[in-house]
Amino acid sequence: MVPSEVFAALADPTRLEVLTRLASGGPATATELSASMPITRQAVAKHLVALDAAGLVERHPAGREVRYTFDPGPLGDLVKWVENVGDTWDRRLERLGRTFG
Amino acid sequence: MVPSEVFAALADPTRLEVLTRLASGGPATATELSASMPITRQAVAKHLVALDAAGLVERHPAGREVRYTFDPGPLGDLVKWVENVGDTWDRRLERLGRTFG
DNA sequence: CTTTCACGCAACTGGTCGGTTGCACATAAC
DNA sequence: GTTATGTGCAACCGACCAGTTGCGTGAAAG
Repeated sequence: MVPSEVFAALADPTRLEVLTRLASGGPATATELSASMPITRQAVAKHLVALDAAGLVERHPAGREVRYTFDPGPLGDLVKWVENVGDTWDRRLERLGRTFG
Repeated sequence: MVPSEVFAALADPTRLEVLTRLASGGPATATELSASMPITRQAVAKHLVALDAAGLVERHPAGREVRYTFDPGPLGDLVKWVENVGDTWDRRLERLGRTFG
């Protein structure tokens, strides 16, 4: 897996805000989201493209509007990666403890 | 907490590589790390500054060299944030299930 | 004391990114 | 059919970022 892509998708505060709004406030369109945010609809749309590319969001076209849904999948992969790094770190510490303890 | 800073620190593949090397290979200096990487020592040093600012790494100056250590702390905060988002999402789904189920 | 080596700082460059404006297109409403 | 509304696409701009080179400094080695 290449977690840096997901990390990059979550790195921008505005994009993180968009994602949390979808997660806590439910599905919404770019226009709806931009209405209560200090940026343009196109800016929100770009963020949604990035989130969609990272798999954190699902597109649901309906008529002339596109509704977006939060997808927690990649976040699970992220946690797995973090836990893996933590485990190798713990094993390092344990190995050092066995050598010098 | 502002997790976007930690996410930003992990967003770059090279910086992620530096961090995982410290986590799995143990403490090292910028010069040592750059020796087995396709970039300059200064580039590695910049990444270490960024990782230090995010709290993911500890500086240990010793004589004329500076040895860096992996610090898993912020990763724990990250997991907590992810689990929090996941929980609000689950509560949303459960609330919808109670309304329409 | 002289030399060597590790580091930090500063300047520069190419590329990417977040955001904007403007426009064209398609769908819905009247 | 005409008007209004929601999207997408393209161009542009300023800022930031990863990486480089060059130089100065300070500690260790000889």
